[in-house]
Amino acid sequence: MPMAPLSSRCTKKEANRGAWTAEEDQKLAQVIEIHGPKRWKSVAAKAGLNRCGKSCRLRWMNYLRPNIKRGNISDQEEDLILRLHKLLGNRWSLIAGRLPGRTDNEIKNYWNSHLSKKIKLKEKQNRGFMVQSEHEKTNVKEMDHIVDRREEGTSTRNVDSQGSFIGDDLFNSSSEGPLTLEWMSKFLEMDESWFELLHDM
DNA sequence: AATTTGCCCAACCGCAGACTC
DNA sequence: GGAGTCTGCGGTTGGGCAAAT
Repeated sequence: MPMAPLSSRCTKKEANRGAWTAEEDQKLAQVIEIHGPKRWKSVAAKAGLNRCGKSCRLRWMNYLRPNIKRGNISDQEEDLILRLHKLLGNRWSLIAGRLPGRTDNEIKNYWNSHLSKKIKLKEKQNRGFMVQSEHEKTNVKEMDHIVDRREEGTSTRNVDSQGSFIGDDLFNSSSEGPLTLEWMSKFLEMDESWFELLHDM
């Protein structure tokens, strides 16, 4: 196995690991307030933290950043996560970009601990009850095919496919203003017309 | 009361693209 | 253009806690 680039590992000897202390948080926040959330290696050094830059970035992004929403995921948010995941697959950062105040890590954790189980359960139930006409079956197959094509594009980054088009262009939070949960929910209600549209392409 | 089990979530790891020199 | 470094992402791990035994 090839060695990872130096920057991807916290190689500093005796670097602090594990949970952050309140004091470390404070130091990090102070430095970021002055210098901004960039050049994480130097942020770590300036803050006098015995942490690698990567660790500082993660702490900032997932915990210290302003406007982080803490606490339970609402039903509306959950519904949005489900819909977005259906469209985007495991592209947590894109999904998080549409949920104000939520982090990719939080959504990923929520998905893994709650929603993936819910979905498996639902699938099991559906398998028991679903009796479809041939016509309906064909439609489902077609939909699956389209979703697969999207997800192929989402499984690797920077793939020039429809999936990537949808994920990167339509859901790129950096290229748009903030959207409300209501707006996203309404947008996603257009799922079916989306599928039809894509299928015709 | 002590131990085991299962869950949640913060943090770490490795990879890949972007950036810099 | 290429090597080295930085940044961001998704997958995974492990510590802490509560519930169950």
